[in-house]
Amino acid sequence: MIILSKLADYGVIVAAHLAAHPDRQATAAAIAAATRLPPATVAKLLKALAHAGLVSATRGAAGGYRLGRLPAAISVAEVVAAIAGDIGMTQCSVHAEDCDRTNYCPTRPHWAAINRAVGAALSAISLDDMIGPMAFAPAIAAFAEPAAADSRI
Amino acid sequence: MIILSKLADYGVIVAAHLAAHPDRQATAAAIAAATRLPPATVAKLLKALAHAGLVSATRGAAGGYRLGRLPAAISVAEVVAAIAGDIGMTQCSVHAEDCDRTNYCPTRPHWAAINRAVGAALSAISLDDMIGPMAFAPAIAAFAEPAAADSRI
DNA sequence: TCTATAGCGTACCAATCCGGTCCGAATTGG
DNA sequence: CCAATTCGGACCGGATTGGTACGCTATAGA
Repeated sequence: MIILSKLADYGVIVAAHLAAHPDRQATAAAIAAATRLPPATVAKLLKALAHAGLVSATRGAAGGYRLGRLPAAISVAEVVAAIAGDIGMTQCSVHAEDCDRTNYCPTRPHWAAINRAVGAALSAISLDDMIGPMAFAPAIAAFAEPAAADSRI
Repeated sequence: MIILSKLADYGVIVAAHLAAHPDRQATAAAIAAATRLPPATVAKLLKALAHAGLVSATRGAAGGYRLGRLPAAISVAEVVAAIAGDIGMTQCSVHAEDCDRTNYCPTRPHWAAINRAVGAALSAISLDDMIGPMAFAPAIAAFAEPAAADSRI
């Protein structure tokens, strides 16, 4: 199973690229060239990010995109949410209303807890963290080591 | 964004149901009735779980399914992987070979770390945990609280 | 003022995946 | 040995997603 959709993945790459060059204003085409992603798709992603207020766009000649905030102030969770919608492990985590088994399903509350954990993890990682060397929010690092456990991740 | 596919979600519900009645042998139809899930879908899920060796099936009259191991020895990660394939945040986490930008993409190694974290979390949760009251592997609990952060999870 | 540039919005096509159905194989009980 | 039951595998339609194209609007510079 792939957790992030391709689009969300690309979105983070694009946002990270902008974060790496906070001074410059970049056009969609330039970003596409730099990241080797399809130009049309990059344009679409930037629209979504602009819609969410994460990047600001200026139109016209010499226009382009730039980050709306400092790279350290934008979390990966926000970027993903801007493109793929709200984050939730299960259907009922996001749209609880169209789950008709909330009453007797014993797994619900547990999923909710897992949701919070994953969400907190993604929220704790900023774009700054994504472009630098491995120096995460301690949370992730601490979380990653203990249970190597089974299952091929 | 919904992280688990509906199928994977249902799979965990089915597995949890089996875990709740480890003594009995249950037919696909019986499980479907108990969980209020579509019978055809439950049958399909059980096939996948059987294929992965998580449940053992006996055919013929008086046949049915039963867990292959003790509920405490089966992790949620395994159930999900059996149905939805290997777990990975991004495409390249699972199929690194068809990502042609491994060299210059700065986000790769970070995703790998996040992968390990999420994978470890799901691997630390057993079916036993999913059917009982909230008493998780400490990891999750500790991980869930610190950063309430932003973003609607 | 005119033209080139660049983002904005929408609509559209293609591919994949999800969810479900159907029929065949195995096993048990009479 | 037959028939009922239950799993096993192949197949199919529909929905969601990924990706593209086109017309419109806004800005900068000649």
